[in-house]
Amino acid sequence: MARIENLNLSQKVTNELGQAIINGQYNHKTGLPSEAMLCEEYGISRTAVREAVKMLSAKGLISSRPRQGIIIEPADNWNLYDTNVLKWLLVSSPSLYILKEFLQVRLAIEPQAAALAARNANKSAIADIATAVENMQAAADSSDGHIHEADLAFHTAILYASGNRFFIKLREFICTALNVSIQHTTPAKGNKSAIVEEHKKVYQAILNGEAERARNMMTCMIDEAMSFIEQEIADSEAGERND
Amino acid sequence: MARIENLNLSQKVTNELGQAIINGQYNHKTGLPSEAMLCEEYGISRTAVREAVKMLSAKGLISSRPRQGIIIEPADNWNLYDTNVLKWLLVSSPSLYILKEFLQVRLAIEPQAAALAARNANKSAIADIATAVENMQAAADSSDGHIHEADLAFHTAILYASGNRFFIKLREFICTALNVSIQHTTPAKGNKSAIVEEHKKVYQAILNGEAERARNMMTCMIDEAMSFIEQEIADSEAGERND
DNA sequence: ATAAAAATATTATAATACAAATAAGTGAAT
DNA sequence: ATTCACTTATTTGTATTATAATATTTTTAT
Repeated sequence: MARIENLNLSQKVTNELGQAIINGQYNHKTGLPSEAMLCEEYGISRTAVREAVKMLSAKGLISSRPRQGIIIEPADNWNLYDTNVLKWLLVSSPSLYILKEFLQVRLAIEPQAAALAARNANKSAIADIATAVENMQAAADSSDGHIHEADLAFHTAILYASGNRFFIKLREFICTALNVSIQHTTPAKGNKSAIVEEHKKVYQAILNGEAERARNMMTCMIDEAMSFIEQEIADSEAGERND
Repeated sequence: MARIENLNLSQKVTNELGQAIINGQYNHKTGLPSEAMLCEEYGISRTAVREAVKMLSAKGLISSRPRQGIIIEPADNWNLYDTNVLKWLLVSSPSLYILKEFLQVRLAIEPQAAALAARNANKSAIADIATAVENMQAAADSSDGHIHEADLAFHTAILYASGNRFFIKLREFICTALNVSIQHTTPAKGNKSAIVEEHKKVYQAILNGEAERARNMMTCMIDEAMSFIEQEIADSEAGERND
């Protein structure tokens, strides 16, 4: 949806309502105000309101029927793999727990993608992975290195190299997960080159067509992040008990 | 979106256009006809057309800007995890290859979900898995048994038992995959009880809290389906060469 | 030939009107 | 008193028209 300023009216309303719904401001019992009331509330035409309603229902957040009004769908029906829905969810509850759930998904997907990449990847896809690794190395070597960007590119490139459309489609999801986790796992500077080494191992395995090794290396990498998060969760829970 | 007959006008148009886009009837170069032309084409008001356009753009298929018209987004941006998009994709290209891609995702997700279920599942979630297994058994014992439904319930219950929202959300995806695969893998009747046994093993592992075993059993089950599909693909490719 | 200005096509937003669906209330028949 | 049919009111669904905003194309002026 691009930058917020560039959004048109119905998109802005979609954002606000979507956020409010996921915040729990409106729930299954209350439903949403009627179209007429939303018009008043936002001071806009029914056209704009309806278009927002349609977009939200396309994302599984709501549904609407005559005389019944606008209903909030149960959370199970929300399209969590929609970028916007994901953002709204993260803004609402930016907790360590959701980060753990993210990592569980990554732990399922990425090793499998790496294995597929080792078996199927064409040269151009492998070249993209190589480039990402090189950029990571360069960032690690320079003092002002922002390794993050290249890291994202690395994981994205592997999803592409898997050749599986459903994996490829998860790139936004993975990127979101990485962007959130970066806030929690700012690693000590000394670690940087160790991180690059790990990524290189995955790359090497893919290059050599060693599917199982690629899978294992990737599992290892993500599992480290997981153990880091679990430690943080343990710490924060211990802290809460001391309040 | 419920039954087709129950859909309102804008939803029907959404379906038709979505299907057409994914069919490749409109591509990135051509774009979509202007709103005005779509009105004529379908003989409906601009209101309805615009609402359809909004829903499709919410699913990542298109975007629209003044004077520029309606643009088809590159396929990478389509929300493949949206139920409708998935349906449109399957109708367009119901091939063995997509079934294989489905299975690759299941092979990533479900073993992980089973492992999590073994660690985290509460009693009610485990009871749901047990019920599903019992129903499978009953269906296998009776001659007119339709085991399929209970099979779906089993896999869904495990996703729920994982406690991970992102896994739970994949239930539609998994169900779709299973529904498609059932058309290809109608098993010999003698196999039924063997299949139930495999499912029971997964259940037992979860019940006992044996995460690794649950993961392995699930991997095994899905991998069997995969080998079946790969065989079919090999056969069909051999057949094509003989034409 | 280039830059500025005007015309043009298309979506964006608003306002209004009526149709369709459905939940809730009303009243009659049993 | 209960049930059934009927009426009513409310809310979304669809259509129409008008105007604004935006970006492309054409024209005009220098």
